[in-house]
Amino acid sequence: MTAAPDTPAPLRRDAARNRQLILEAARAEFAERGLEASLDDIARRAGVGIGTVYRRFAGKEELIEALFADRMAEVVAIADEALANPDPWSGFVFWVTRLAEIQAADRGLKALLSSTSHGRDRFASAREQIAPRVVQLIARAQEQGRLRADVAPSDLALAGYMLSAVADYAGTVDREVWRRQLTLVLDGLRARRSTISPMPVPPLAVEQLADVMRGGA
Amino acid sequence: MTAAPDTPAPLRRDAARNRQLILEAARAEFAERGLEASLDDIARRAGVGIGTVYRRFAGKEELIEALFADRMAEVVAIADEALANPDPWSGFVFWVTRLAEIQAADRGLKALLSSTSHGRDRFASAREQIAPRVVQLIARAQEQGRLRADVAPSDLALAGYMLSAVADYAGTVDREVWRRQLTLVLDGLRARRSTISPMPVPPLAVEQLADVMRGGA
DNA sequence: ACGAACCGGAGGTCTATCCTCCACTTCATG
DNA sequence: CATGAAGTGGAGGATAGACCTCCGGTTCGT
Repeated sequence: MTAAPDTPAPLRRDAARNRQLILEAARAEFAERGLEASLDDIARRAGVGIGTVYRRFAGKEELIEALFADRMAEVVAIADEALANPDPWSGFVFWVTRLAEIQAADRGLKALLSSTSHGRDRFASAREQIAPRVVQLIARAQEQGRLRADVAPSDLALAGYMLSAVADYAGTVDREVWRRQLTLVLDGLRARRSTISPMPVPPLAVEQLADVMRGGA
Repeated sequence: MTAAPDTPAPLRRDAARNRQLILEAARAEFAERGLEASLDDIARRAGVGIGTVYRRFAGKEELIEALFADRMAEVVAIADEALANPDPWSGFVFWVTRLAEIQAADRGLKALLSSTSHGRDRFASAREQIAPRVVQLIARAQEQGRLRADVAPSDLALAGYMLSAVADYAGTVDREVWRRQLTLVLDGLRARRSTISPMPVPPLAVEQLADVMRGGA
């Protein structure tokens, strides 16, 4: 009677620790291998039995929701941060860059951001918050005259997707090469320019490219 | 004794027809769904039993080889055609565009071009022919001064991959949107420019983007 | 007409997933 | 410390999908 009406009984200490281990393992596994990472692998990585995972989370769906709720909020926050930048073009570049970084670092989050069919749309609201902010970011930068006038919001979504696709593809060999493609795309997005932006990282050597191709997909 | 030493006996007419049906179905299936399309599906699409497929081809591997040998040769030919263009920049643009077109139209070919792990490398030689031609295409366009000097061959490979990734992603909703991203990338690859290149196709509407995202991945 | 070639597709084998179940262990409390 | 509720691990059931084999029956070509 002292407890709040529906506070679930607190977890036993070992259970709480295991729950944490599971979340950490899941985060790592989803980041590396995407949302189709198996619960068995997650359990193994956490050093825990599969039964333990199912005792804590109804299923994969619930685990994903528990993990990614705040990550999606983080993306919304990044859009806000971009809009807070007084220089429209800088804000725009910040957004595109940060978004690509986030997706490059986490295949699971990438899937959640570019697909509607996971997580029963516990995440729909986050996506709905992001969209208008991106529209604004684009409009501002176009009014300023630095962003080419013929790009639509959907173009930016596709550009983000494509950058994270390279990150996935080459990520095992070089975690950062995708930044070169980003540089290319950003230079393509400028309304006009007389020079090129410097490349932030060295290119893949042919040898490394062969390694990437050995890696499948 | 009249036959050549190792000419395999000619196929019966029905068998020859079925072989053709299988090849056509396989081409379509691999193009739409990539190399992991199942032989069962291919058989069904060809209107033929699975047993018939296995009577003609030892397995998936052999089917892939039979299908894609000339397609890979075609890609080599495109590189040659690009090199034959007297204007280096035009040749370069031609190559990037045609390559993206080909990969956008055929997921199987895309996989073969960007991965080493399929087909036991019956295709290694084709890839080995392509590489030096691309190096040349890049070098020529850089010497001419129209292609930015800081792009490496591997950057182009990654750019091709990433364009075909958008094509895959959005292809079910709009077969041609990827051309907008191509325009962006090409404008980013120019050494300098004062204007933008016109977009070849209209952008995806927000509604359409939602459809794309509904489609998974 | 007749035998060789060919056919379909049921079903065997594998692999990989999600998830259940329960005998056993560990924790927290009186 | 004793006790029982909470927690644990992992074998294994259920399902799914892929590859491929086999063979009774059909069709072609001579």
